[in-house]
This record gives sequence, C-alpha cells and structure tokens, in this order.
Amino acid sequence: MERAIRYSQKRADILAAIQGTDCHPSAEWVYQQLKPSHPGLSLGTVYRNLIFFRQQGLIQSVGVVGGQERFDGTLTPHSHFVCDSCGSVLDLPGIHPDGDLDQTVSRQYGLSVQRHELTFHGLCQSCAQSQSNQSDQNNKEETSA
Amino acid sequence: MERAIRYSQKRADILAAIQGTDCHPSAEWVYQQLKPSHPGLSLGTVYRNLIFFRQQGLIQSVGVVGGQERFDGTLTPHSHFVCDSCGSVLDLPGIHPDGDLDQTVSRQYGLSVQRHELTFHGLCQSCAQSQSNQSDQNNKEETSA
DNA sequence: CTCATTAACAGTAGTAATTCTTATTACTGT
DNA sequence: ACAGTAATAAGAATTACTACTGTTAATGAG
Repeated sequence: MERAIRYSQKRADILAAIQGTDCHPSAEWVYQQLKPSHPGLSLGTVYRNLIFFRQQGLIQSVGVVGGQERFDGTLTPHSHFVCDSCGSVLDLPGIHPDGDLDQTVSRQYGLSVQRHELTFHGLCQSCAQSQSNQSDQNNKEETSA
Repeated sequence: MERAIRYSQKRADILAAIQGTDCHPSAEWVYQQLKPSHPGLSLGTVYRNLIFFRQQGLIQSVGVVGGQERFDGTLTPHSHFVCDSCGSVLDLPGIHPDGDLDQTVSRQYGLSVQRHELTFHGLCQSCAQSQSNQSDQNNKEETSA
C-alpha cells in the first residue's frame, strides 16, 4: 500500500554525481555534468531530485554561495570553507565544534535544534595569491603614475 | 576633492530600522517598515543601502533564508538560530566557538580565513509546538478513518 | 546667494535562479 | 495486457535582486 520510491537511472546518476565529487556542486553544475550522458535531462529534474535527496537525508545543503545553492554528498560532521572571491567550497574534516552543542543550545534557549553549520569565509590559497599580486601591480601603477 | 559620503534621512532611517530590531530583517521587510513614513521609498534604494552598509562594516549578512538575504545590525560575535519552518532568525549571544578558530583553520589548511558563521537549524518553540499539535491531529484523523 | 557638480534617489526594465504546471513516459502490481 | 502512479521534459511563471535612466537635492567654490 505504501508508495514505492523508484530509482531511475537519472535519479541514481544525479546522486552519484554529487557523491562522486568534492566540489560541492550547484544544481547547474550537476546538470552540465550529466547532460552529455543524459541528453534529455531537464534542469527541473535535477532540482526536484536534489530536494528529494535532501529530504531523504542522502545529501545536505552547504548554503547559498554567489546566489546558487550548493550541495554536499558527505554526511559525516564537518565544516566548510567558502572562498568569497572564486566561490569554491572546501571541506574541513578536522574542524567541528563539540557534538553536544546542538543539545546545549536546545536546552539553553528552549529550541528544537536539529543541526548546525560552521562555515568559514575568506580567500583560498590561489585567490589570496592572485590578490596580493594584483595589489603589487596596483602599487607599481600608483608609484609609477 | 574627495567624494563626500552623504547621509540622507532615508539612508539614516534604513540603518536605524536594521539596528532597531532583532528580527534580522530582509530588504523587503525594511522596505515595508519604512514605506508609511517614506511614501516615495524605492526598494532599490533599500537594496543599495544594505550593500553600502555592509561595505562600511555597519551591518552584516546572516545568510539566505527562504531565498531572501537576511541582515543583522549587531556586530559583536555571536551565533544564529534559523527556524526551518517559519524562517525566523534568533541571536544566540552566549554561543560562539573559540576566537582563535579562524587562525587555526588558516594555519591548518593554508587559507586566508577572515570570519566564520555558526548557524543552528531546527524548529523554534512555537513551530515545534504547532507541529506536534498537527501530528496529533493527523494521528486522530488516521485512527478515526 | 548662485551655480556647477555629483551623490542619492525613484521608477522601471531586466536578469538569473528556482519553482510550478502540464502533458507525457515508464515502471509496478494485478 | 492493463490500470494506477511515480518520474520526467519542456517551458512558463515567480521571485529576489540588479542595472539603467532621468530627477532631486546636498555640497562647496566663487
């Protein structure tokens, strides 16, 4: 009597695409990634399945970066780093606050906390480097002007 | 010679609206709030000033909740709680990880971390209550059917 | 004060991400 | 094979936000 959940090839491949990368993809990224092997794939199908997977607890959302929601196939507790320049997202496996923090907040504030997100912002290595190069250039231009 | 930054009444009132509430408003909220006293206010002006204030370091962004960016006039380090049901945002003044965490992550991963966000998700008190009531109702309906 | 400059603004048109709708296809149990 | 329904494609609709254009008004020099 209960509704059967069907796992089509597309659905499976969408999930595999997220779980098989560490780049924390957006819906658009998954769509572009699978389009060659699934010419008839619709962007709406990707969105629908991402929501479906999140409901099922198979993936989690990292949050919105540059106006696009980013997803993560890794479920073990870990933090994220977002480069505010290029928008890349990195896992920080070793960094996570005390596991009882959700409980603590729930008790202290009378809430029903289910999860938390710890996200660091700044510049990734390559962006920090190119930015310092650029400021070097600017200094040169300023001094030469 | 240098360009003067002008503080119009509207600009001041937009800032005051954010700093005078603890509801972590969206641009739309500020617009609706000020419309009665500023009939000729444009939503674009609100957006432009929110970006301006963030650049000036007068406010910060809490992140995107339900597709809308939410802002915070409190600058002291603190965490947030987001109700995934009604979208309300609460400050958690007592909750924040070690202040050296940014430095630790920077060194450990070779990044240039500038800040971090610790956000808890779950249900607020009223939503947790109404949700349990609703499930009670559902149970009644199921058993009576 | 007068006038030139220009930041700030309103109004509007546009953009991009996401969601919704509808018709169709494909799977599942009988 | 057939009925019922989950899954899908295509694209329209929605929504938050941004860019553009002409106007208003604050600033500062003469």
